[in-house]
Amino acid sequence: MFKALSHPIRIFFLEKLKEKSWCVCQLAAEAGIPKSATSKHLSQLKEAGLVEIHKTGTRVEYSITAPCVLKLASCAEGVVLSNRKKQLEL
Amino acid sequence: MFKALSHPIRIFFLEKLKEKSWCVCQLAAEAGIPKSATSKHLSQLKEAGLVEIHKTGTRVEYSITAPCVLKLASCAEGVVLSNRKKQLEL
DNA sequence: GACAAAGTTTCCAATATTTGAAACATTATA
DNA sequence: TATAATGTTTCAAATATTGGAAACTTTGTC
Repeated sequence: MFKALSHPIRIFFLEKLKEKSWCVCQLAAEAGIPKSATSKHLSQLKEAGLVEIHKTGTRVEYSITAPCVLKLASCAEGVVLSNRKKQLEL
Repeated sequence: MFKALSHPIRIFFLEKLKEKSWCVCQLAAEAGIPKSATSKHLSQLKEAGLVEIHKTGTRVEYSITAPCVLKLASCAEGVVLSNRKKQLEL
C-alpha cells in the first residue's frame, strides 16, 4: 500500500480524487501525461484498495475508496509539517 | 515520506522501533543484512522525519519520532484489512 | 599510539520501476 | 458496418532504487 503511495503523480491523483470522481482521460489531461501511464498509475492505486472504479459506457470513473484514506492523508500531512518545522529550526 | 515507507525492510524496522529503541547493529542482526544497508535504510526513515537518533559513544540509537506515525500505521492497517476482506469476497 | 567497535559513505553491479508508443479491447455513434 | 472515443496491455528503453564490499570516521579501550 505504501508502495502505491510512493509516487508523486499518484499522490496528485489522490488529491484530485478527494474532490470528486475523475475518469482516466481527465486525469491524464490534468497531469499532462499519456493515458497509458495514467491508467497504470490508477490501477496501482486500485490494487492497493485506495480507489475504486465505476464504469459507464466507455468511461471508467475512479473515486476514493475508504474514508480511512483521508484520515491517512491528514495524518501524513501532520508528520510532514512537523518535520518541516523542525528542519527550519536547524 | 511515503517513499520512505515503501520498502518492506523499513516497515520491519518501524515495527521493531514501535517497541523500543534499537541501534544499527542490533537491527542489522535482526534483519540479517549488513550494517551498511541497515544504516542507509534508517537514514531514509530519518530524512522522512519518522525516526530520530540519539548517539551514545559509538552507538547510534534509533527511535520513533512522531506519535502520529503510530496512528498512521493503525490507519494503514485498517485500509489493508478492509481491502483484503473485499478481495476474499470476490 | 595501536586496535577494536559501531556507523556512515562511496562505489558499482543487480533489481525494480516508470515511461511512451503501438497494438489491442470495448462501447457508443453516425 | 465503419468509425470514434476511452481504457488497458505489451514491449523495450530510460530511470531510480537497492545491495554488498571496501574504505573511511568517530569513539572507546588496552
